[in-house]
Amino acid sequence: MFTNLSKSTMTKTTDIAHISERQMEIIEAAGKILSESGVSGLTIKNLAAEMGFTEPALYRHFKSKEDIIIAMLEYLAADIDKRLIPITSSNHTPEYKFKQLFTEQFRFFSAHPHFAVAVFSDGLLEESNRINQSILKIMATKMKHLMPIIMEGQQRGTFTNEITTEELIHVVMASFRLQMFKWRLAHFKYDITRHGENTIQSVLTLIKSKK
Amino acid sequence: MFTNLSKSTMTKTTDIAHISERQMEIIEAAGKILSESGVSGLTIKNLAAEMGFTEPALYRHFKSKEDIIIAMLEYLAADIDKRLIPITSSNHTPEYKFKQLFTEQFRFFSAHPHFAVAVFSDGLLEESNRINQSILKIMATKMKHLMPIIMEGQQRGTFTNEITTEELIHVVMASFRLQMFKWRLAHFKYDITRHGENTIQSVLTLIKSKK
DNA sequence: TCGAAAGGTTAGTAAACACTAACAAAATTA
DNA sequence: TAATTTTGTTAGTGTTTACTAACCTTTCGA
Repeated sequence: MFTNLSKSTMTKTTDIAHISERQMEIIEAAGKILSESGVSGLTIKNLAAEMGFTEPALYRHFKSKEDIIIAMLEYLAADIDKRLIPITSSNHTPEYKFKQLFTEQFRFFSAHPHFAVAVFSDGLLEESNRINQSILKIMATKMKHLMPIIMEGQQRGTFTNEITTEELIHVVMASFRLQMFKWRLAHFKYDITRHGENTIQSVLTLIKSKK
Repeated sequence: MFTNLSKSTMTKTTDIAHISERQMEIIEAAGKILSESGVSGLTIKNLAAEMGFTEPALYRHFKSKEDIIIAMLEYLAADIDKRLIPITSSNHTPEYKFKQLFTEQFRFFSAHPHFAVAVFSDGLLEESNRINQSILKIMATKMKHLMPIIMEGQQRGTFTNEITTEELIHVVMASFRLQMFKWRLAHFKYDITRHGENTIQSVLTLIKSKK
């Protein structure tokens, strides 16, 4: 046990920097509940049951329910960032990178459908301001990667210059979001990677420069 | 007092066909709460306070909270339909009708921002299956009006034929939804009709046929 | 005018919620 | 091995939730 010298002030929030194995298990259990029962199903009781132990045990690993959700969102944001960096920083054409960016995302959510509920559900949005910020951070992360691809495409004349970069991004992100929303409504029944590829192709056709 | 001959079986749901003045007041109060505090703020207690009377009084007008929400959504669906019919069935060009369709919607939500929370919040989605159906009904209503406009535009060669009608509709609806989502995130602070016009124009530019 | 229906009230229900205090066993470390 | 930290338990907290029973007053039609 070491003396708490730096950092100090004993922040009320759970430390997010390093997530323990148990914390990761809890985050995954929370995700499973989210995908099966939605935001309203994500209660401490259900979460403890999913983990196979009692409710107070959860509080050995997280200070509050809010902290569990935020840890999940922060992890998600970091993971998405990590996955998209190699794509964005590659040397391929904007069109290729564009396709890859979304293929990767669809693949990710296909493997972890519960995260789709977390990010695209504004049910979470109103829970607290901190959660709000975390969700916005995820959206910002995606934009961070999408923006340079779109801009480069416009400069090269691959993507249309008839509308601004912001407007292009809006349409692209919107199409992705609605796709995820529909998938969720269908309870993740169909293959999102297949449907996703289709949407990517359509959107790409639309935003390509008119000869 | 008349004998309950037809219809019968005393359905557990509140009659939706004719909404009383008081019921309409309650629906509006519910909308106000939704826009100010979101789905989680919509409690019987808050609703009663907003109406200026006690909680049990609400149950004189609706059987349950679920019924209040559904009445609100049904009213909204009917209202949207009523507003869009004259636009769809007019004799103008697809492009003009397209613009009008969305201008009308932005104008409507600008005047009733609470409904934006109701329709574009999947927080409501998981509350119950009946509510789910009502929200899907609203989406279907919009599609019902948008579809023929897009199709006519494609046949006339105004809108692109490079992607299918369904895909075009997806992109268009998605852009609208995201626009509303952003507006809500901003707590309805900016003028949605102005921003909306801009988005409409961008989307229109994108989906127009390449010469 | 009077009887009943409509629309409020006060007081209370059970259930679900996030969370805590106190204790016990297991794992780790000196 | 003995002390200590970690991680679980049982039992319970107060608050909030949608909703109800019983009663009272106003409105209104026969």
